[in-house]
Amino acid sequence: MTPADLSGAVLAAVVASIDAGDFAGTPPAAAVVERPRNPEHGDYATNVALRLAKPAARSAREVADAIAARLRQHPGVAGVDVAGPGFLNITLAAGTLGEVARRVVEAGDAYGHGDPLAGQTLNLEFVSSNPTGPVHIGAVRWAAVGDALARLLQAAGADVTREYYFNDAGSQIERFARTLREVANGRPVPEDGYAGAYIDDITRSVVRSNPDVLELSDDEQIAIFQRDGVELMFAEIRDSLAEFGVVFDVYFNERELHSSGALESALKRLRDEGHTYESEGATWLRTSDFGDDRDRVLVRGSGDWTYFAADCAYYLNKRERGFERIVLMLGADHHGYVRRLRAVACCFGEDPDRTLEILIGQLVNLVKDGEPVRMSKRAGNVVVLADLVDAIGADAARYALVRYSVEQSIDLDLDAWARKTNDNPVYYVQYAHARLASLQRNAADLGIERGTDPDLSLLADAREVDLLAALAEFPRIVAAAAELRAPHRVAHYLEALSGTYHRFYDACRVLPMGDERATELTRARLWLCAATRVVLANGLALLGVSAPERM
RNA sequence: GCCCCCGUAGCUCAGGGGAUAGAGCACCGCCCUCCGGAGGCGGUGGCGCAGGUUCGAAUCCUGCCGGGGGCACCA
Repeated sequence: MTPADLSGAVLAAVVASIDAGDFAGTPPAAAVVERPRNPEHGDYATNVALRLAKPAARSAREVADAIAARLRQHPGVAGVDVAGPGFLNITLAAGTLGEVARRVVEAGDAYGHGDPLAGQTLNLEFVSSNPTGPVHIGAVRWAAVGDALARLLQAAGADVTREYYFNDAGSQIERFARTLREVANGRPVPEDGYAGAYIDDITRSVVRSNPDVLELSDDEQIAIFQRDGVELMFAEIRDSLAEFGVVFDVYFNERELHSSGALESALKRLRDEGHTYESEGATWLRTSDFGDDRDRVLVRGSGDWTYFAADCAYYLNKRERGFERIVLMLGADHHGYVRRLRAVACCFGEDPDRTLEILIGQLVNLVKDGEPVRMSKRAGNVVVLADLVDAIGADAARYALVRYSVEQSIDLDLDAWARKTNDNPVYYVQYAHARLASLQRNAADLGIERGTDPDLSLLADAREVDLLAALAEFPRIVAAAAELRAPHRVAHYLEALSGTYHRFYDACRVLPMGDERATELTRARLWLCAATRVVLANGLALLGVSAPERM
């Protein structure tokens, strides 16, 4: 019996009670059983009676008594107590949870995956860093979280596309190109230009592949620096993300919106719907009709499109590509976008609650030697993705960025995350996995196999039951993390699971000592260890962190 | 002024309306005859304040206080 089976049994007892007229009501869609904190409250507890009491106009304890009487008949259930305001505390027969180990091992890589979000087509856009510089630390948080979220949503059965919006049009690109040209000509970086060592590298590289570039006219130079500089920058961004383990399905060029006429057709549609107006020589979108605090310019007085106009066209483009749900991940400094983008969806006649989801992530500060690492884009000492990976490694970087709720602004202590000790959570989890891998090697050396027909009912020690119960929680953790867009829940689960495993391992000897022989219990425990390893590996995989065999 | 996020143990953070609010670190005291001590066991210690909704609130609502971020015909 697994917790899911137990949940089904509770529901069946509820239905039977209602059918028999014990109390009136309609059964819930599912009966949630949870592991109570306090072991005196049984192996599992449920609050169904508390929820059914009010509509039934009965006391919760009466309802609970009726359900308990039926649930006690269920095989595998050793006892049911009604406690507190009306909780049902369920004690399982010894060894019933052992079955979990088999299900986990047999499911393997697929364990934890399910289909609660099956049929949903999602477009996840994240990072979308401008090709005017390397990926900076703020965007790195989304690289880690966005990719983990994509993995989680896929594990929950959704159809996910990872997308990177590549701003290769607009004034920031011109400033970038002008910076390169000035530097190439030995002149200082313009007032509104870009600084940083990477500018020199890119400039040299462009000049190397275009030896005659400095002989051309200013405008021709700009064109070359823009084309090749952006190309090089883009390659660097893509490479550094790939090294971080983040690969996008679609790199979408803003330029495409301009060249395809998407901007014009989006504007036409907005105009036809009556949401635009002309004022002070510019074309505006009346976003304030839909909750924005002011209207927004689509076409400037100069006749140029705004970035916002491209946003509108891009939204439409994604919808036209068949995505039911558009998920955007933005830094807290862009939270002002939420209202205007929701308004855009409204202007197109859509319901943003259904089609658009904007996740806001708070800022990341780096701490080194107890001091905040100050960053300045102007001074060019911005900490970039590659620096972070160099400092603490890709695994620690990804784990550190994904371990905290995105609603929390975080201070990343580079020294702590570089440490290879147990105050570094990523090592704590990876160590547990490596220890299990080592155990399996040792078992193989001893010629012990876990076999195909273990007696898993032998797994009845309190530590074994704790571990089995923890393993059984994993699918629920994955589903919840996906639905709540909260990958950090997986990290916290893995840390707790590692602790539960270490406690089991400390209390329960797995391999035979000295010249003892392997027993049925040895084999059952090897199944439990194999299952634990599967869950640790699957959980780390969802976060994009490696599960090492040795450390 | 308006908007968003946060306020939980000395520190960093969990906690989808449920029972006695958890973890790691730090601190104190323990555990190595054998599976990885990167481990385990025990102890100290907390929901910013005030109302409200509820059988039940750290969680939902309102106000206040404190911290961070944002309010362009920039991107």
